[in-house]
Amino acid sequence: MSASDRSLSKSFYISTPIYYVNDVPHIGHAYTTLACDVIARFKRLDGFDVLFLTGNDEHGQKVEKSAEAQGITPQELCARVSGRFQALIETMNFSIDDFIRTTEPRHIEAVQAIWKRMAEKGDIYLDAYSGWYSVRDEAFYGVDELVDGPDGGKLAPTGAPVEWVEEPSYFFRLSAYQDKLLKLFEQPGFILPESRRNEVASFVKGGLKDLSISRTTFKWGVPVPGDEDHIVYVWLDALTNYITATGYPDQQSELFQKFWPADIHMIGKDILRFHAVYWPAFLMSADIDLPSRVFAHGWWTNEGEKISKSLGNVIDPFELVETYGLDPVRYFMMREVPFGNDGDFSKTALINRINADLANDLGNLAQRSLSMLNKNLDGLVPVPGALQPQDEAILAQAEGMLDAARGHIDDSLIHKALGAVWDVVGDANKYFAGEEPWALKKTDPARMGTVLYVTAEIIRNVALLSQAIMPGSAAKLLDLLAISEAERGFGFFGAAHRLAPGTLLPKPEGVFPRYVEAEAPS
RNA sequence: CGCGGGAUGGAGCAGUCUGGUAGCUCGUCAGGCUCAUAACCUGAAGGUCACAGGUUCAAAUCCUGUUCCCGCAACCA
Repeated sequence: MSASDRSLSKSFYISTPIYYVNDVPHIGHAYTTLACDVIARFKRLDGFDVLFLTGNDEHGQKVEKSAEAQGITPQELCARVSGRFQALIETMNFSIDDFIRTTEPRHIEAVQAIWKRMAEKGDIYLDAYSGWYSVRDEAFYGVDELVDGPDGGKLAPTGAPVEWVEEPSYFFRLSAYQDKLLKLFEQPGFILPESRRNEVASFVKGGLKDLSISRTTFKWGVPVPGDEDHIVYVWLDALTNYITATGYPDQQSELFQKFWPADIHMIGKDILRFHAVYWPAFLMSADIDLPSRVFAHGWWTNEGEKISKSLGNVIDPFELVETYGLDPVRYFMMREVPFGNDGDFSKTALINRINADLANDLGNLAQRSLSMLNKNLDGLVPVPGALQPQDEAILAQAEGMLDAARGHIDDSLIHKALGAVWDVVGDANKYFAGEEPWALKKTDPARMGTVLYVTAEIIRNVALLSQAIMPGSAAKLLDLLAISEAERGFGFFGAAHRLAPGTLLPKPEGVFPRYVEAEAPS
């Protein structure tokens, strides 16, 4: 299928990484998936058929060992942890279309199929993998990293003893793809943010070695086709999930035809190399189309401190939602930090955002205008009079939001899309204060009605766009405007679908409460 | 000399490519309003734009050097 056919069909495929089950869900997982959710919702509202995929990576030596340590099978461990990730999806209101687990038969079939294709291409060969290995660290070290031990032996930088190990391993001819990869990186927007592209390109320019893609030291994984002593390297296994979900190896399937290649692989900056180097090389080898974009977002710190288990400052997304509410947390994470940058998660900043942007600006704008409408016009949407230049100006600004937001979303600049919306919210408050409808109530009730109409219409458009970021709260706003479920897509945005005069609106209720910190027990 | 990014009022950022009165959000202070969620609106204070030199009529912006911070350098979102 050509690119133009794809755009006609308006399909959109976005993925999160599959999260490794040797961990419990934390803010990082929530953040990556949230970014995808916002984009996926935006695209659906904008008329696209969307495939939004997430899941779990369940194979690998660490999983096997953890399970053993806990006296359960790897399957049991995976089921348990995967359940937590699926609970996070519920809690965060993520609109996923599919949840993949690498232990599923469909995935194992896909991994073995892509392996065979790569092997047929002549890109896989058997050799020996060797190096200084520390059993304690579960890691290989370069000879230049080692230090001399007291008894003449070698030690890892961590102080752990190392031994020279050699095991047979299949290798992928990654080195053969260096030039093709560098050419790929020239494609605008393939790696975002831009600064990351430079990093990856300079890494590739430094020379690529062939990649070991099988292991014989453990069993918990996908067996190599034709040589079951070998287990497929976890990253080849994991990355393949993106095509598994589109029905691979059946490239004629409806899903594959419709959604592959993916529009965005959303990832954290730590796993950029696997997605921007290994994955495209694997796909090139297997003659499969390449994804359009890999976006590597930044990391959170907690009150300025790096987050780590040893520091004990891990942020639990379940607790966050419990404390501050789902939509405020969603808004904060997407708005506070330029998407792609690192950001700091501070309680003060969070409360500030919630109260300033949501409660004071948007929530209060809705409340002050809809209350007047309710009290003075019996809750009926008024018939607007002739629009004044300032009415036209603010409406034009509001009705320009969609194009602006669309552009920013297509550039994966989620914070800018939100910024465009909140600019309008701010100006709408200025407009409202400037027109003083409470004064017009006595001097010119018809004009008051017009001002309230214009304000309500702005709120309608803001609420339509806000559905992508805060689905629950936006729905409440639209309920307050008596907008039916059928009229909430972006097709109803703008001047052609303005509020119908005469519509009865319900009594307004606050949608975004201020967050007031509980009195600290003294 | 490994490669790259950055240093702008109390905090976080934009502006640097295409030199020409230093801008935004939050915070602080004062005033206004009273429709509204102690909200909203207006105004003010606060910066020798890391440091040193150079080019220029003019430099946050271009050039050189210095200091400091950060990312990447084969497996933690």
